[in-house]
Amino acid sequence: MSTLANTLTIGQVAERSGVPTTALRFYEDRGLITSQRTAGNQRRFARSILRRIAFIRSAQRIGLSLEEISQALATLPHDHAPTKADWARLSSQWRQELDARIDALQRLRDNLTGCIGCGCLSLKSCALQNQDDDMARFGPGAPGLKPATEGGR
Amino acid sequence: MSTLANTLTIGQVAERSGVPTTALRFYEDRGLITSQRTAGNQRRFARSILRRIAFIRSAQRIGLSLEEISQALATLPHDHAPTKADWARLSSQWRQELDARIDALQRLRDNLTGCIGCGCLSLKSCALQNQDDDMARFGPGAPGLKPATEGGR
DNA sequence: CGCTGACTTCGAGCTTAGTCGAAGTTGCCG
DNA sequence: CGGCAACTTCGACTAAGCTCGAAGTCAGCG
Repeated sequence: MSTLANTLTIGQVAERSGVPTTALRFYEDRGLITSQRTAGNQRRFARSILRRIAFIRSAQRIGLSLEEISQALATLPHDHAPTKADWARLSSQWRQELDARIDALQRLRDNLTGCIGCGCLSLKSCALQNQDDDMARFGPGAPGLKPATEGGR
Repeated sequence: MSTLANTLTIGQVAERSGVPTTALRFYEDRGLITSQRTAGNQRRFARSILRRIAFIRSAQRIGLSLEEISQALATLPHDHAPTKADWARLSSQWRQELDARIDALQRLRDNLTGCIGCGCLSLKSCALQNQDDDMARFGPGAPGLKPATEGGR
């Protein structure tokens, strides 16, 4: 209110976080971040937004969807700025996610190794063909993967 | 039924492969599979298409895009039906792909473990924030990739 | 005051891997 | 020959995660 000196414009946040303004507005739209408005309707962000954005980008890197990230963020306390412990709690869950994913990939690889030997790739008998369970999330229909980082602009 | 007894309609291929006709047409559109046409313009597939489709689906499960699969398929011989060895050659490349991916995930996990401890998640210093290299491909980064056409500045 | 650049909203577009529906044609069985 | 299932093409639609452009507004400097 009185002193907005301690807040950041969207451009400043973009510069400091490396996340384009378009993406920041998109995140706000999706409820991942919030902002105040000036009298002139411009966004002003608290500095703590930077850590939040760092969390979001890291979580994306882990492979979570914005939806999932959004849910994780919702468990943060609303009555005070998140502490280190809060962030640590959230990110420790990523570990399990990662472990599971590594596991699934390893199983896939082991099956594949067998398949290369037998040269099967048969629709009926190949183990690779019948692994819908685990890999469904990471297999076909996977998000178009792309080095979206920087670079593009 | 004419002398095309040894070929399959799209419906038969769909049934045997478990891949919907819509997807099969889509694959043909993308050049992943090919077919002959009857006098009445209907598709007829050689039986060898089944193995090719099996390859495609397996490759997708591994996590390759249709584009990548298409490139792999292009290295198959055109002058004769692919042999077991041909398929084995291609699928052995998946192993390396998988190994690399597992590796990257493990590195990410290890970094994360450190980060949880330090509670950093800082934009500047956190290792998680600066892993654009490998993981960019596997995170659900933005498929908002730019059309190669314009050269976005 | 007036310029400029950073900001605002909104809607359209992009990619991947398809799916679905409409409208029309073929193939095959009795 | 009649009829119906299976085929044909084509365009629209989905979901995620943005980007871009248009048209207009605001902030701050000289």
